[in-house]
Amino acid sequence: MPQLNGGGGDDLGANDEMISFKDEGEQEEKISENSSAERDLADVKSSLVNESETNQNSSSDSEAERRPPPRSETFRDKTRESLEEAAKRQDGGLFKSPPYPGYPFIMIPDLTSPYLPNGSLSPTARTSNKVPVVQHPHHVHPLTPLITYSNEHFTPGNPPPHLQTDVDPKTGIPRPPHPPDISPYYPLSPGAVGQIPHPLGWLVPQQGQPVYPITTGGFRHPYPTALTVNASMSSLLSSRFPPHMVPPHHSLHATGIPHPAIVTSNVKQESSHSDISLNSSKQSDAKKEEEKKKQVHIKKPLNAFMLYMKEMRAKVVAECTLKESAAINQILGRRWHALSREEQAKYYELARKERQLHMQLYPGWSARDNYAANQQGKRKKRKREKQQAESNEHREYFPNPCLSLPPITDLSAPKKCRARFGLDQQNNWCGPCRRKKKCIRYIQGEGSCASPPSTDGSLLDSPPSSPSSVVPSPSSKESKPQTEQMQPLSLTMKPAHQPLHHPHLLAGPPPPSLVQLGNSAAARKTPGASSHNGALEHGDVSSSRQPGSSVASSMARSSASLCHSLSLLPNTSPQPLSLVTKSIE
DNA sequence: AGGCCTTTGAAGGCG
DNA sequence: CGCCTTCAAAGGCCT
Repeated sequence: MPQLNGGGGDDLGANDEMISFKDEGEQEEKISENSSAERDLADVKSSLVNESETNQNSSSDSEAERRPPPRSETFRDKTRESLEEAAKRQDGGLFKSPPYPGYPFIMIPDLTSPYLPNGSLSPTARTSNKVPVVQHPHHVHPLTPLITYSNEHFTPGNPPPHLQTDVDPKTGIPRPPHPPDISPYYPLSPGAVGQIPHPLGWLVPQQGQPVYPITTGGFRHPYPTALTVNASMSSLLSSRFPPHMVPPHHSLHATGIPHPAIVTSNVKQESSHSDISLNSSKQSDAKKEEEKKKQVHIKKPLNAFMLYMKEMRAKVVAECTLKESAAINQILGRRWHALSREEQAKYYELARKERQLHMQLYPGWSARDNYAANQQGKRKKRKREKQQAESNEHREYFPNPCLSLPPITDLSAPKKCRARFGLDQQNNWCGPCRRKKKCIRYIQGEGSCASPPSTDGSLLDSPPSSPSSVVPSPSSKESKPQTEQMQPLSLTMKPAHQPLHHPHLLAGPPPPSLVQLGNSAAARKTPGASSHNGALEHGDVSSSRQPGSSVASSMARSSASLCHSLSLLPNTSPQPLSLVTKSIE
């Protein structure tokens, strides 16, 4: 790859991307050069990792509110600045200010919000997916969609099983199942966790809708044991499920709010049933439930990016009028990289908490469970293996700088110890992290995350947004506060990276994302076809999974969306379309 | 009807 | 222990 060795700054742009597992060896070589940049990213993420549970107690709210990012611009390269600016303009202010003061720690659902009940607030609400919902007329937190954890659970069309009775069969309007006295918060357990208002939306009973449908059956592990159910929920469950399927009262969460992650394959069907059907065929239902309970699986907690996507998708849809998730995700992916680290930190932290909560709710759960379940049910098969291989090849062989796009996917952001200490300090990593396994420190969550003795500053301090709140474990972040200031910030390595690697692009090349977008839609249609030229292939580079060629029809489609998307993309130049068309042709 | 696409991040399995 | 794979969300598109 023609990479300009512009020095540290240059690499900065790509650091996070370069961290991909695959290239780790190389990375290490470059670490010295890139260490600063990598640290930036790592920093952001590390801050999240570092956050100890103490955080939970801290009033992050206030912190979040005053999240004025006094980030040091000095660390950014100009490219990045321009990108961000463009992003801001394009975003329509997405990045300007946190629309959600107090987020992410306080997520008090606006029970009065008309949006919550039907999930219309959710950008992706299927029932109204055509309507670009924008936002928070009622001060609803933009992340509110996140709160739903899964739209599925909140859309009238497919409420969680346990909500059946909560949905008016006729109107489809969900009715708050939980008594008003129930705390909006989701005290996980009598323990420390329960004391913390969970930042995750799904913890909060929105409109009384439990986000995590409790499907009592089907768990390989008694996940629900972590939950406690209130009387109403208990009765609800009892009514819906045979006694044996209903978790012991004590086992349910006090709020009775099931974790949204629990999903049954028949959610929609159940929603259609409603309580009415319950009366007629409880036994038959029970049998069905039993059968289906096997299909139930607990979803993985959303990672930072997923949370971000959930939040921003609606905006992107509204702005771009794009509906294809693939295209939207591309935009979001780029935006994600364009986010300031403070902003990303929010999501990382949110994701971290979500994972924590998830772990607490489902102690025995493992992502592997879903995998296995899918394997059995042959839920779906992915072709990534092949695609990845192809994409890799393309990277190698189609390095056309002019058309090449900045590799988006290649970066694997540092995680856990990796994020905290960076590759150059693997000695400080916990064993599992060294093996790219689950971070022990992180899992332990608490002070165990204490930052290593290293003073290199690899660990960046917490995002300004929540310095105090975010810094749960003094040891972790505080240990290396200086780093942040000393290290160049490069969360958005990609934008910076791209120009650096391909200077000529600066002149006005189509933003990679543009090309990607154009190709992506089209490419899909002719997955088998190989790109006509390196440009296309290279576009794939950014998204390793994108096939190269495109069809005219698809092009037309994609072009429309592309036009919209262009405005969103940073460094957008007026010419991207030509490139797209070119590739297509 | 179901899978694919697309993104990043997390995690587990395999060699 | 590095690499690979899958899954998480989402909605239009394709077979």
